[in-house]
Amino acid sequence: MKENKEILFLENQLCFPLYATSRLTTKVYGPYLKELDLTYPQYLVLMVLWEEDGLSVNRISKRLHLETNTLTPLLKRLESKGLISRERSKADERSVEIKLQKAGWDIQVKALKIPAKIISTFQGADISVEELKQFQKTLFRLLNSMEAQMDS
Amino acid sequence: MKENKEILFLENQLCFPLYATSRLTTKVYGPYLKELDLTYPQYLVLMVLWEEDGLSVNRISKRLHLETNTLTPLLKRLESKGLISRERSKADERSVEIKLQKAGWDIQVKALKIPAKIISTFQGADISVEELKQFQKTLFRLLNSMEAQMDS
DNA sequence: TACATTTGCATCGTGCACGATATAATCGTA
DNA sequence: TACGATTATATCGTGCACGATGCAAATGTA
Repeated sequence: MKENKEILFLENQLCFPLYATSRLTTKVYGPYLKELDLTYPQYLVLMVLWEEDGLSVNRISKRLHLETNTLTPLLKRLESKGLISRERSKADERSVEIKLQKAGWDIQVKALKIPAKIISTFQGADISVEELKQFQKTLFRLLNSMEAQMDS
Repeated sequence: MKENKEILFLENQLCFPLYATSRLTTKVYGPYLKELDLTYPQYLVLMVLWEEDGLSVNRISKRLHLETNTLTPLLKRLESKGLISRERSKADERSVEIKLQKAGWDIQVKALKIPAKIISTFQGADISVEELKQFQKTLFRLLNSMEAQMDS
């Protein structure tokens, strides 16, 4: 019973800080992304494409855990900015292939400079690389666990 | 230089999973909160009020790190559901005091049963209480560090 | 007491985020 | 080869989330 309360306490102190920390990190990215006229989700989509170009909407959706109804308008905005192209696959007319345009590749150079600037935000926290590694490990475990839960 | 790359790598693997995990946890709450006709942010506001009733919009804003322009419409929805009341402070006409109504207190009994259900989601991850505690500790450190950064 | 500044809340516009639903293309199978 | 089920994307409606801005009450100061 005492064990239970302990877990309950942890749970209460876990979901909210996750939510708050996530929003704050996006906020920290804000000014740097604004210079590139990008939002954080748009930046994530580009990161995925820089890693592997020509993905379908569905593949991007799986990678970022975002629904297609979130991605469709976001991708249209990236298209209107001239960063990507959206084209129906010839092999499967249902599928839409997303391809980086020249402007989309060009922006990568500037975008790659952002992480170094973000790091300074974490430096004040006095957190060692080792601690962050363990944190990341647990974070991915939670993420994987929940993914599995959602799929079932 | 090698050290730098390591940190860069960590950074890339930190912000995105935070963002994804946060959204997934909210999703896990979804069905339970739907039974109470609440959203996750609305649930958070009620949690704050259950801890301390009669707070101003500003105090709730500080507590949840949400801007007042996010809270105002959210609080109006809670008001229209009859869960809270919004009233201008007599001491300071600028301030709006948020007070729980009977229905707002009544819902607490049901809401307190949710955490136990959420825990089952984490159980599959094979994560010890000790690991979660350390995770929480780092999470709060990151959160505090960024708060301090934002204020300055 | 005047009045510039600050504070607390609200309005507006944009962009996620997602559940519910629609639609067309493809697949599986009788 | 029909045709029901599945798949990929898109549309619609609601609710955050926040930057920019507005406004009235309160505060500080000459």
